[in-house]
Amino acid sequence: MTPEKITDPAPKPPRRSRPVRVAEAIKDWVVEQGLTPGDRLPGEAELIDRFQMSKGTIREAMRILQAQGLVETKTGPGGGSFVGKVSRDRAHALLANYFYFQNITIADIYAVRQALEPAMAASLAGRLTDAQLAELEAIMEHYAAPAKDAREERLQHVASLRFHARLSDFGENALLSFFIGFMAQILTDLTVYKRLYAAPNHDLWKRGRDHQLDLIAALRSGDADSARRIMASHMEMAAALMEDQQAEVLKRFIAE
Amino acid sequence: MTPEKITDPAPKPPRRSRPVRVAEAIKDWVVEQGLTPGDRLPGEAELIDRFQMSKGTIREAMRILQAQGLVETKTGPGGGSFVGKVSRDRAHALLANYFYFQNITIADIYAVRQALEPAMAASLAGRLTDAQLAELEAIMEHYAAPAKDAREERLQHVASLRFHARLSDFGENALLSFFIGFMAQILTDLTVYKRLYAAPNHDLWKRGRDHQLDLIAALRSGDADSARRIMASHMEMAAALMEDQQAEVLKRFIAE
DNA sequence: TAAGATTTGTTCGTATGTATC
DNA sequence: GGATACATACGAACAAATCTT
Repeated sequence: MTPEKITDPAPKPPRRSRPVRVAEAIKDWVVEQGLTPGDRLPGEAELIDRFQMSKGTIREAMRILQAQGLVETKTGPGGGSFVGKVSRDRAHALLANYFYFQNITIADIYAVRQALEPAMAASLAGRLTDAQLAELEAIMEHYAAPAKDAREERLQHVASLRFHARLSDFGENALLSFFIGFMAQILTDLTVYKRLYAAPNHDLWKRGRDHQLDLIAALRSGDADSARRIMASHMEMAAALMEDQQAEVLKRFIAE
Repeated sequence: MTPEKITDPAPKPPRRSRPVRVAEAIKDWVVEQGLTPGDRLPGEAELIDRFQMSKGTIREAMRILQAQGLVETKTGPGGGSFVGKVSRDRAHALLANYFYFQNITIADIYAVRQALEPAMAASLAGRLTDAQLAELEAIMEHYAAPAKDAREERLQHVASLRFHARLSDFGENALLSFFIGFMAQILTDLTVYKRLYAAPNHDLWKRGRDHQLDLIAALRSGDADSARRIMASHMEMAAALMEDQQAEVLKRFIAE
């Protein structure tokens, strides 16, 4: 006989601890005041006075905000707490913590890359400056010659991943750029820590590099369809290469 | 003449505070021990003893891990700290904090959706159970009839976003599912808080609903190409609809 | 229901470290 | 180098939550 459907049963009001509540209050206050990165927050003493809580509680609240990258603190005169822009690296790390408990395979990552990167390439055709194109070519210098051993192979692969992340930076879509950069970061970590990509392969090196050279040419000339097609081929090749690697799951925390 | 390029100059060793170092040590220890969600962590007293630091310092360290969703604590006998699986909601919130400082437009979101959702639909064709298809149809019941006012229009739009998020859950790619779910969450928040989608439009309602009906049919019959095409049309329509909305930027912290 | 045990949560006073002037 | 202003850290006591008996 309930007159309305229960949309939010809220079975338990979880009674958060004081530091958590203080942290939320400060967060809300920052938004309300429209503060931006670099702006000062009240000092410990004032917060103690304003919230009528002990120093320890206030400090725990600040730690919570610090851990989320929302505030930074400095000691000394002129020091204090400041609104902090959440860095991309920190966002990567926090998100990686989530995926630590999920079962992500390399195939999963490449399924997403195959969908995102061709679209990104197409959207950038004819929109890059000479300086940006030159930067991409500079990155490619790191694999101008085929790798001679496993270590060099890994370094080249990392550089190649940086090529993709950098390219996505040149667009104006911060969401797209973050997603692509996040995947590149995961693959980089796997390459470095898990010692993936051990075996140099001259044929694959050449085909991958040619792809990127063609891609730069298409981007420079403004040929969006070609850029999309080339990137799609590139991703397809990389994905196929990955199938040889075991379906390794992500199993590590990313350092803060 | 440098023999090797400097890859990690590390210009400043930033001397992290003690609680941060303790938090990192505990994190590393958890990984090292291979602990999984639900496993017990040492109690405050033992940590104080093991790290030889004060209670306050240990507590701040735990707050840092709590803020990242990595541990949960309970009071009372049998209480203590436990390894906590980072929830999707928390990951959403932490990531949203990052984008709070970026300039994300609705067009950006739709550019990514247009790339991801058709691929997701194609990958799921013929792979859904009857129960899953029924669940999608149940969601569609929320917009079986056209909306009569702005409020109802928003509720329908939220339900429609849930359709997409739920669909992505049915796949096995947790990365893809997270990205799609994250975007759906942002659009939901915008709809609810920013009062987007105010004007009911019978024509758009019908076209969107027909898309989803066709999509379900294609998913049921296992026609991947059709599923991809239909989802692409659906996204294209939604993106065009969005161009009428102002390029609203995300401006709020998501509640913890 | 009530009492006791256990564990985290909170406070306060004091002392130390660090960066600026 | 000394004074100042700020966060950082410690320790002991007390409060609150929750499980067991």
